[in-house]
Amino acid sequence: MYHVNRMTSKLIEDLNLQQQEAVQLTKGPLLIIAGPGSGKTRVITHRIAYLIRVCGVPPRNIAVVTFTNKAANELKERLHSMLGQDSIGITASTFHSLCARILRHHGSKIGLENTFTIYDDSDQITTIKRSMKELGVDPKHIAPRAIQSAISNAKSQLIETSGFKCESYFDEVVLRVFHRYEELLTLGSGVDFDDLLLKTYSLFKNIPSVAHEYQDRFTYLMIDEFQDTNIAQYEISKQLSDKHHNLCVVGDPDQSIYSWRNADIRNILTFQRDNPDTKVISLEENYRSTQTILDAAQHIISSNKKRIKKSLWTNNGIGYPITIGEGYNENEEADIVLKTIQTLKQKRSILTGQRYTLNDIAIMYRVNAQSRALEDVCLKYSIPYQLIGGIKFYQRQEIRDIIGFLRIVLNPDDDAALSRVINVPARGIGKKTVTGLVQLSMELNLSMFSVIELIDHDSSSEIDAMSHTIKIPNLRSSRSLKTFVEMIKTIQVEADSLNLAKLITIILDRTGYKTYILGDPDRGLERWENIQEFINSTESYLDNSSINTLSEFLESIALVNDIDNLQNQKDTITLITLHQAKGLEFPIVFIIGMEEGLLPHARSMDKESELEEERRLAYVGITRAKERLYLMRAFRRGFRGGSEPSIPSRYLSEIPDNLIDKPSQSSVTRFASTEDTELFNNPSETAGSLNRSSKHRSHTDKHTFAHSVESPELSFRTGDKVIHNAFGEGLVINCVPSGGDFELTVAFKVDHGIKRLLLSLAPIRKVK
DNA sequence: CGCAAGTACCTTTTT
DNA sequence: GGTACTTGCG
Repeated sequence: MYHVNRMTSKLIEDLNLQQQEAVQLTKGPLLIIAGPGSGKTRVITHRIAYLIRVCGVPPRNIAVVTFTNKAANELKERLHSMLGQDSIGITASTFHSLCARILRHHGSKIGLENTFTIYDDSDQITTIKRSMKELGVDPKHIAPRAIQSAISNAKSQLIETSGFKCESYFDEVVLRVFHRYEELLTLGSGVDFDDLLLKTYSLFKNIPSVAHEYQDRFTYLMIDEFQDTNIAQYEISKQLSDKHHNLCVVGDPDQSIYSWRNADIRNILTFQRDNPDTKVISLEENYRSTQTILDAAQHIISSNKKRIKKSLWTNNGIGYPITIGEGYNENEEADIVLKTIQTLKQKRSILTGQRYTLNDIAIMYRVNAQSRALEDVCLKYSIPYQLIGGIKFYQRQEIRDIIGFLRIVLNPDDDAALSRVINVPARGIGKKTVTGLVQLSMELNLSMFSVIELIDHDSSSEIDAMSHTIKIPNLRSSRSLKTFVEMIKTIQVEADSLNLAKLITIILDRTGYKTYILGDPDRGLERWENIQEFINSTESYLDNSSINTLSEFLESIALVNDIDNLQNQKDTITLITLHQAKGLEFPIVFIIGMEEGLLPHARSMDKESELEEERRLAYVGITRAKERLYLMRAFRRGFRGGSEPSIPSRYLSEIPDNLIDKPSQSSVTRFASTEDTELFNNPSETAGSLNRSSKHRSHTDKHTFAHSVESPELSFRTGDKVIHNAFGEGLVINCVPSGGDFELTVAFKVDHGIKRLLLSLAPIRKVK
């Protein structure tokens, strides 16, 4: 008993009261509302430690489901350092990985091959396009993406074709495509992301013995980021906890940012309704951010009308004011960010007293495309960066091709993969042949691979007889097809006794892919290096050389995002989308593109609910910052090649003045009056948010932020109108000290663009 | 059939 | 600005 108490107190001594309660309430349904920076992960790890060390629960009976694999891995690491050997056996994974594993074991009971292929986003689109083509649905009339999203929406609510309700013409089209899409998936033993959940749900529902097995396996279940779960995930957690009812869900409605992926925030309410004995604990002390940052975040989020009020507080100091920065366009914006980073490198953290490192810094943005300007400038300033997301490694053509071959080796019926690589490199199987093949496969209800096999041993005339309307590939094409199938079969036979690296090497060789890649004089070498890197990534699968390894490997590729593989080793800044930043924290955060149309995004401006989700996204971004926060915007932003004026985000005006350090007065107005009268076409935001004076500036911190330089000896300031002897009229958009001199950045009218000038040398004078 | 050049549409966010 | 798909020629 003494031992237990001592263990207990050791585990919870450094937790606050709410956290302690959350750790110790192990039985029955528990809802933890965890504000940003409230020590949520600590609660989860300590709770698990408590279950194991104090309650004596065997590790293998505990499961935590997280939102990303990265979160799962971090959790595992932390548990390992806390519990050592005792952490082995704990399940920590995403819903999708967990379901994939369950289906590999038991999928056959609901008619799923255990070699099933997971179709990623682009495979889905390919398959949907194919379905549409077969059904004569014009992709110009109805976007494949729209259909995909409708299907996904249905599936994530556990609605299959049979239960799909049509309320419009569009729905009817969707349903027809949905039917064919499902047939094609079944034919190719493929499952999409939603199927992983849906099929696990039906497995549990239809085969109770399997459900019982997992109910007794995971007697304690925790779900993280519960606000971002969808109906299917909710129902699966219900199924899993239906026997022991020890289900703990952790989330924060204010950080719900995935409704577009069918996450349903109502799950939190449903959870309480379904489990009337739910205990609710709120974690409201923030350990992460300064008072200023937390205040700003709270002011923004409190503009949301549909919201359960909660008030976070912190014992942390006031810290620095939030800096609002403005650039002329996205390049200027990026330039200012990087310049600021260079000065920040000399500064010290409030918390640790240490110099900041690049790892302390993140630049966040709404859309991936925004990273481009940043990357350019990082290169220019030689600042190493880590780009999270964006063009993912596995999305590269050459990598996808090899994955395609691997998928066919594992599952030859995988039509999506087959179509991709059947003629790569060119082997005489052109568009016409493939079309014929697809038609045959439709007619015979066989996978493309099986059809080729048929052509192969029957003479082609027999198939002709079976389906005389179909044009049989000519002899030359048949030979090419046959050769291809034989090649795959040979590789398949060998695959069983090879490790992955060897298998890939053989594929590269036999398929002629190596020659094909290296034959490209422009990008050949680069692509070959990517392939080498890909081969290296199979290293951890070396020891086990069976076909199961291949299946595991492909699964991890399909489910594991790039973000999961990145290491924090090198000293680099982080470029990341706001969505991906969820759950992370950095001492210094820049959020760029604080503009109407970007944050909130133009596509989210029609509906109030979407504007509120965008606001939550801003909230998530801001609450990532521990010490310093910079909110950036540009006056003009590149858009599909061109460039358009933009106005400040409405969310900026929701931050009280006294928390903000602003760029010098009314630069926007001047900018607007000289160049972009269109800025005033939208009257609501401009005046309110940017022209407010900085009179409430209460912080004493000396900022070196480019736009905030206000030295008395400086005769030019941001926003000043100038005349240059050669370039004519322009506007000062930046002014920084530079070796006893000042460097002005001036935007001149149309022909001359942005110029950097040294004050002492430039033939320049102020106007008015 | 293969390749080069041209066009339409585009991405908001990701397991 | 870039890609994915189409067209047209050799």
